[in-house]
Amino acid sequence: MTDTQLASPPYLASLNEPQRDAVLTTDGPVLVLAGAGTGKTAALTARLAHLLYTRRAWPSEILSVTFTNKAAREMRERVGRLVGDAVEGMPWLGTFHAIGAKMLRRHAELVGLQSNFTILDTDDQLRLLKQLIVAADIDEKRFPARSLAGLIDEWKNKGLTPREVDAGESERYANGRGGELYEQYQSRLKAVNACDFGDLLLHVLTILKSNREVLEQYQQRFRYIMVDEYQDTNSVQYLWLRLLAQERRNICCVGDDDQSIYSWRGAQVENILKFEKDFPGAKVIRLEQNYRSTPHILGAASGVIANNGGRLGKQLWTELDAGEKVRVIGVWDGPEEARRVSDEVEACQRAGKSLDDVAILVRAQHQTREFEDRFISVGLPYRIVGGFRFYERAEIRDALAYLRIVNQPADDLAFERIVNVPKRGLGDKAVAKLHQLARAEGLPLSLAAARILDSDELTPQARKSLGRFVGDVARWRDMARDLPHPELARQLLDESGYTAMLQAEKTTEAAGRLENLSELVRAMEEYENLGAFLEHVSLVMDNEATREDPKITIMTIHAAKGLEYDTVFLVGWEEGLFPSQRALDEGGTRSLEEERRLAYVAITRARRRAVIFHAANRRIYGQWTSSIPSRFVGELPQDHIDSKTTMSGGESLWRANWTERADPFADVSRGTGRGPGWQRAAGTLNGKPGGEWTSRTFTREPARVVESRASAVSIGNKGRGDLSLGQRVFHQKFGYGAIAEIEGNKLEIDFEQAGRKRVMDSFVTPS
DNA sequence: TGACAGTACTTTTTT
DNA sequence: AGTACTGTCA
Repeated sequence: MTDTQLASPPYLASLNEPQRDAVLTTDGPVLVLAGAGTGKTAALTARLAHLLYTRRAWPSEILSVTFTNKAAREMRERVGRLVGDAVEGMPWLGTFHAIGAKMLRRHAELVGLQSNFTILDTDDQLRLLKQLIVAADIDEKRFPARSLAGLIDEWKNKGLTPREVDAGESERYANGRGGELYEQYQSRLKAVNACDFGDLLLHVLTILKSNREVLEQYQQRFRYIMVDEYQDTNSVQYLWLRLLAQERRNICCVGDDDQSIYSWRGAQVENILKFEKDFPGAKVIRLEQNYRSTPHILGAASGVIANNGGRLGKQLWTELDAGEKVRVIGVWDGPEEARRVSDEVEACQRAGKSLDDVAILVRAQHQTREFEDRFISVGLPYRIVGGFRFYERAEIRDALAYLRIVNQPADDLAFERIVNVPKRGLGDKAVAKLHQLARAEGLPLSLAAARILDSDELTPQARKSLGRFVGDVARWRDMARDLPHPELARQLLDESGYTAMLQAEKTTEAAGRLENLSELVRAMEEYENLGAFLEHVSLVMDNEATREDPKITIMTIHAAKGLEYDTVFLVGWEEGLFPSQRALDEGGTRSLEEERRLAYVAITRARRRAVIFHAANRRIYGQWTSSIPSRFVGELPQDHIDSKTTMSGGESLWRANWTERADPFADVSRGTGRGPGWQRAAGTLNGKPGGEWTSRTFTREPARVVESRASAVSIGNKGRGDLSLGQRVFHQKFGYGAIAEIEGNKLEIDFEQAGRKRVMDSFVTPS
């Protein structure tokens, strides 16, 4: 029986011809080129429903990937509406990273991790890299950790493991030491049983490439694969998909080459451009009927994007009424721009529109300020999207670090983060000691901490304090076994003194932090266990703006992708700002075209009305600069726009400038004198060059590990071979002395100055 | 260890 | 201009 013979199922009813085609072409490779506002998600979800409805696959046999959590969530909801509970059984619907994490947890041991590995965020990543850089005796001012992080990320996005980074690539950091550091970084990650975001994909790729059975297992399982926003895929993602799809070749990718705006993050537009080559016989379906915007808006957007080369090409059309033309308004300066926009917003409001239907789109985050100021002074409610996300806040990360160290003792980064928060008198020196011991013995910090207590290495105060901390952690681990995890979190925050620390601050800010913490605890209730919660938080948790009263939205164009508003204000369309100076300086045509796609995305967010602003003067980095209208303004087709200027002299003032496509004024030069080093080493490690990081995994369960803390003789410690009774040794703090007793790796030493002390053998050198 | 002054920097951002 | 970070001082 063929599909057409089936009574038309409900999900097909509202689809147009090409959409239907996309839904019904279930087998073989399919590329759906979906222009902005053409009902891409509707088609995608209907296709999913169709696969289930016609019993072509079980929910667990469909892999469908998106980029953002928002997209995944929306997909899940919409599919749920079509197929009901079946969506519950879709374990493989999610973001690339979430699915990667899921796979990786199943096969962690194949890349030297345990399945309860921690997922590090950029902050942890940076701290770890700094330590390595300091240890490698590299000047962090000349070679900032940030650039290394960027490079490693880039390599991972390309699917390169440390061994695959060639000399040329390696050369890009610290005179060719990039590769070496990458390798060290990876082995450190393994040692602390952690991975970063890039690893979630790269490790899985490695596993699939080197384990035939695993690969075949997944190739068998995934009867159908669907990918959203295919134009945003990077190389690892591409390679990953290709491996999985190779066998059955039932892959359907949806995307729009004109909306590729993430190349700076490793996305390869080429992936979508070469789809037909990768999957011969692929069917290409174009969705060109736009349901969102008026003809004038589409015309304006199409006119701009037509200036790009190498497009797959689509012709958007709509059945909607013409509506009003796109307005282009030239103003004197930034403040006037903000004023005009707020006037217009008020006019919308008076006309009875909801502020939820209005958005201001900016190129760069700092542009939001001007509007914020203005809206505050006129009392218009607004919301700024972006900026800090929930789990990026310091207090949330601290709380998570506490939970992490309870969950996973090898998590050194978590340990370091909170060992002295709140202040316990365990400063740099104490932590440096810990590091030294941990490194010498190949132990995680939390275990080294337990060990060091048996010695006189630390000052009595520090020792007492650390002892309490270690005891606390051990107790929390015990509690973790039978206490519900939200309750555990509550107690932990209390007993650690974290709550008290914030309460003592008595600022509104601290109050907000406490608020955030209780929100965190509340959120925990929705998860089965601590592990599940931690995974969620590092992978999924975002700042879902809680829907309250209607507010006008201010955000970057990037953040607006995928969204739509009745009225959209596009501000700051000036050379140097949009397109950005950076895009003009470097990157040539490629980045200019990406800026143009950004313009295309921006315009197509509007349903009914788009207003573009450009100012003649703007303060940039504190400096007043005069600017000329963006070349994109000049690219707007005359038929679809209404231009005016609020300045005397009229727009002829500008026209002379911007009709010359070139940018004679583009060098409104502000020195970019970009030099290395604005971030310094904050390493807590007293860096000895060439210190080998011991790579080791810890398979013991959490509770056991720290309980060894009180024992007089630490378990299984072999002393070093090079020390003997009576030998003269040197200790950094206590000076010279003679060994009086040896007990495992602990020594009793009669120091010449300090008297008899108990020290760890890793702190002394034969003299 | 905390407050203060001097400095270097400044696109977009997910996971 | 604003900020994030570093170094310096008591």
